[in-house]
Amino acid sequence: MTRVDVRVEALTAVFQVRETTPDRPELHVLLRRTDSGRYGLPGGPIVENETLEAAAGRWLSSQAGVTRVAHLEQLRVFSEPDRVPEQRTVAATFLGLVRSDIPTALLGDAHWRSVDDTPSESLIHDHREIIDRARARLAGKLSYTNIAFALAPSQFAMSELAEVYGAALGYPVDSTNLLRVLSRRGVVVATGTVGRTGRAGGRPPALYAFADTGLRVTDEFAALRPPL
Amino acid sequence: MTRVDVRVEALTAVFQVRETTPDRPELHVLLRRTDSGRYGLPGGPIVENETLEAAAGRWLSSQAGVTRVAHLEQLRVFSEPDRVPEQRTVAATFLGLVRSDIPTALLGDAHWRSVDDTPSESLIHDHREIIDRARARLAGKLSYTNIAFALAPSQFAMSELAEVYGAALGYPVDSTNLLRVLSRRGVVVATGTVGRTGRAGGRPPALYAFADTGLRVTDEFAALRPPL
DNA sequence: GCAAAAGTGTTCGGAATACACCCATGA
DNA sequence: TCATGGGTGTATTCCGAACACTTTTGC
Repeated sequence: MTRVDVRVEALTAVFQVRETTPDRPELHVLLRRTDSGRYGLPGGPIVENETLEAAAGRWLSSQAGVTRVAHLEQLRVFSEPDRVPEQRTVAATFLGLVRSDIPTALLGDAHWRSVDDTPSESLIHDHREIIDRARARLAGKLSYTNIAFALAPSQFAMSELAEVYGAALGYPVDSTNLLRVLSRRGVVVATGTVGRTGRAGGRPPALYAFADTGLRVTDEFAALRPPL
Repeated sequence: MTRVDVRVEALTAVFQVRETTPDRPELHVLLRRTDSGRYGLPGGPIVENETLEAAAGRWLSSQAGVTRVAHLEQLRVFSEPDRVPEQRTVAATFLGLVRSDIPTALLGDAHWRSVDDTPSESLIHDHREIIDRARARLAGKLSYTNIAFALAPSQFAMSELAEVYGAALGYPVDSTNLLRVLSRRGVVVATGTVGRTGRAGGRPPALYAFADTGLRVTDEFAALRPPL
């Protein structure tokens, strides 16, 4: 029962919706190659006088060159004594989101990888579980918050936004109903401007934007609502 | 930028719905008197080879004598460098729930206090914020999970359960609709037994129980449901 | 029988999905 | 003018809240 010297590190699963080859965009996660040859999330120990959030941002910047994170939130702490064999390490894990219109010039061994085809065996420690939890958190919050502001570009056609939602959730989302849901809740507003029609022709889309630039809960209680 | 010796502690906001004076039960939180004369949540540093969850439970037992916690979940980590003046302390905070039919023989300076009349000034550090977050988490999960299994007694009349929900949420809940909502979702089931009528007369109530003894998400997506 | 509490049925409104149909553009 | 995609309108369905009414007990 002696006090222990614990290493405290921040680990972040950063997501961005990125165009892959031809058709639909996919949700990608930021990974870096480790000394072992396998892949891991960016992160590392905290230093004096910084919060865990600051440490998460610092490691993202220094290891991957990613600085423009639109949203960062805590997931949970992993404290199993043997989660990292070498030394007792407590990891505070984060979900980070980067807007799809932000170009990322990645450093060295960092790269984006589609979440859906990242095999578990190629990931170190419990990083697969962290990625899964991050995605589950994101999927949940897409339903009852405006968290998509941190994934979508600053202006967008509703069909683009529906693709962003689809990539994050893993199933198709109808842009017609998405507009209605998000409009009623005051999450998105029309900018008044109009986009360009695609190469295949078609009516030019109206452009929308998110009303807020920070996380806001838009539908707190699905059931058991307080009386008026 | 030197590595720091960080103290890692677990802090737990334990809630129980308790009968106060006459009428409605209220949500209470477990506090202990500190050396400073003010009050704080139970908790303390982790030791070797234990997880944060284990540490939370150990401190609850040793400081307050509370061992029968039906549900324990992480809230978030507080890592502001100056949150505790004396030494750099990172706190992992937890929400703990004790069923209302569990008698608690508290140790020493531990006691239950109604959440609603615990003045902020009487609490140390950021413990008020921790309690508030714990309650917000509880309120949210009452709507979309079966988390009330950890607050309610093992068998109950629906009117009792409605009082438990009311105490936790802070507003009255109609037992009629509560039964419908929880039945459809398979959260509660009828036991077939019947309770005793109250001292004021009235029809004896059917008794119900929770179907599960662990947390289960019952209504994951309010909006943006996946297609069939 | 009367009061009190539990349980049942009904109505209402809101919200989300699905889908048909109309609109605007480029080639 | 036709194909292509965006936008609008409508029907359906489901779910939760409110509330009236019925049932079952104790006194």
